[in-house]
Formats: sequence, structure tokens, C-alpha cells
Amino acid sequence: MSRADSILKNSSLSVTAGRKRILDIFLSANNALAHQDIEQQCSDQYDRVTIYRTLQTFLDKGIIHNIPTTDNSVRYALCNDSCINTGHHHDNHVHFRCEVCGKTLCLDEVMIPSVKLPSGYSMKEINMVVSGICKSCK
Amino acid sequence: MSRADSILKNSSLSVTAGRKRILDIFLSANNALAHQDIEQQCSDQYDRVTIYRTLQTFLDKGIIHNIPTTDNSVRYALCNDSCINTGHHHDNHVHFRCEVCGKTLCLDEVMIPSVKLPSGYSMKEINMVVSGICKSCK
DNA sequence: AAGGATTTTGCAACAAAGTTGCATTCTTAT
DNA sequence: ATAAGAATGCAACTTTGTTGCAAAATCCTT
Repeated sequence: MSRADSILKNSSLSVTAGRKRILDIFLSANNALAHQDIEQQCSDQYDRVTIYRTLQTFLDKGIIHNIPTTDNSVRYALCNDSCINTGHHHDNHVHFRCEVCGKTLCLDEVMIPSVKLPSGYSMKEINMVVSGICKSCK
Repeated sequence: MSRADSILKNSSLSVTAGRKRILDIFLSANNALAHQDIEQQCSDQYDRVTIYRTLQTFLDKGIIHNIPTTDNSVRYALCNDSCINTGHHHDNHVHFRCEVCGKTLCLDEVMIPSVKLPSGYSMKEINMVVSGICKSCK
């Protein structure tokens, strides 16, 4: 059973060719992907609408998480194993966006530091995106 | 001379009715605005295209900064005075997104803590968005 | 392994968001 | 006041995202 299969099974999703394909694209990517990136890789085989729906399903199940951007093109990345297995989201790592190659990646080893909010505010989630120049582009 | 006028003058932009109107909308808003919010307030007076171009111009001049989101709807907020005057961007405060009222706001008094990146990575900008429940909605 | 219930997919049509070129209008500097 | 340059509106277009429905695939039970 492939990696993709077991992720889908674990999330109690039916195993379909399209979902496996999209998961494989994530599994072989070393960076976060926008909807468009995925479309470019498989729009010949799967409909645009299917890709939208699949990404939404994966988000709902916590298989992928989304990374905010300032350019109207949300990116998605695979959650790490503990995240997928527990089904619980603890997406507490920093994301990095390279200004040269344009890639966005998860810095799994860099934890988001905590901040103290003004009184009256409660915190649910926290998101941190650093931009600069990545290891390969420097 | 109105506040809007002097901001435009300081940024060496021509003073037009549209720019003043959009700036005034920002000046009287107490939260970050998406393109759509602005369009709703003045699309009867100004063309959609003008709004797009004006926002881009303001971004370029550092009059506003943008706040990343995970829902494909970048929001914009006025930069604070020092930011506007120096023309230099030091947008180092935390942003807060309320899950109840949906508003996004600048927590000017909460500085983004620094993080240590893995070796090989250089940092240019850093962005932090906390979501939760705001003071007015709690 | 077959069949029926359920889920997923593709298609079509649509809605919303963003872009571009060009002619006209407005600003600004002289 | 006027000419040069900048900003705006319009039209047309592209891209992105959504919805309903019929056809196809998957899954569960036996």
C-alpha cells in the first residue's frame, strides 16, 4: 500500500485516483504548492473543480495546512506525520518564502515564539511567514 | 490641508479626488480593509480599476502595507506615521484576525519576536498573524 | 464476488476577481 | 494659461473560484 493510500485510509477518505495523484504531488514536492501549481501538473488528467474540492477535503481532514500570502495565492503544504495521525492541528512552525526562487517552505524545526496579546484578546492560531533568501539561492 | 492631502504630498503623488477618498476610507477605518471593502464604499464614484491601481500605488509608496490571509483576500492597512514619513518599511507589529467579527487589525503595540533561522537563510521581512477573538467580541 | 447505497468526478454554466490598452480628463509645473 | 505628464474610466479580456446535476467510481454488506 502506497504512502498516499495509507494517508487517505487513515483520514477515512475514499481512495480515488485523483486524490492519490494530488497527494503524490505534495509528497514529492519539497515546497508549498498553490492551487495553480497542482493544476499545472495534472489538469490534463483531472478537472479543475476536482482539484479545488480535493484541496478543500484535505484541509478539512488536516492532511494539508494552508500558508497565508500577500499575493492572493494561498499555498498548501503537507502536514507532518504527527499532525496527520492525531488529526489534530498543531501547525506551529515558521514558514519561509524565498524572494529569489519564489518557493515557500515549512521550516519544521523553527517553532513560532509565543507573543503576549493585549488584555481582552484570546488566541486560537498563530501564523508566521518570514521572507528572505533561502539556502539554495544565497 | 487635509490629512489625506499631506500624506499624498509627502509621498510625491498627485492629489486626486479618488486617492483622497480612498485614503479617507483608510483613515476612518479602525481595521484592515480588503479591496472589496473599499469597492463597496466607493464603487459608485470610482472605477474598480482605479481602486486596484490606487491600492498598488499606495503599497509602492509605503502608505499602506498588506496583511497576508489564508483566504485569498489580502487586506491592507495604513502604515503608521513613522513608516509613512521615512518611506521605509518597518512593519514589525503583529496582526490580529477576529474569528467572530472577521475584522483584521494591527496590534501596533505588540512587536513581532525575532526568530533564529537555520543557517543559510537570510531574513528580509517577517509577518505574523494571530487569529482568535478580539476585545469587542469576547 | 456482486449489487446497491453513497461518494466522487466532470461538465457546463456562472460569478467574482484581476489585468491591459487606449482615449479622455485631470494635475502640476512653468 | 498652457503644455507635458499622470491618473482615470471604459471596454474587453483572462484568471480564479463556485454550484448543480448527471455519470462514474468506490465502498460496504452479504
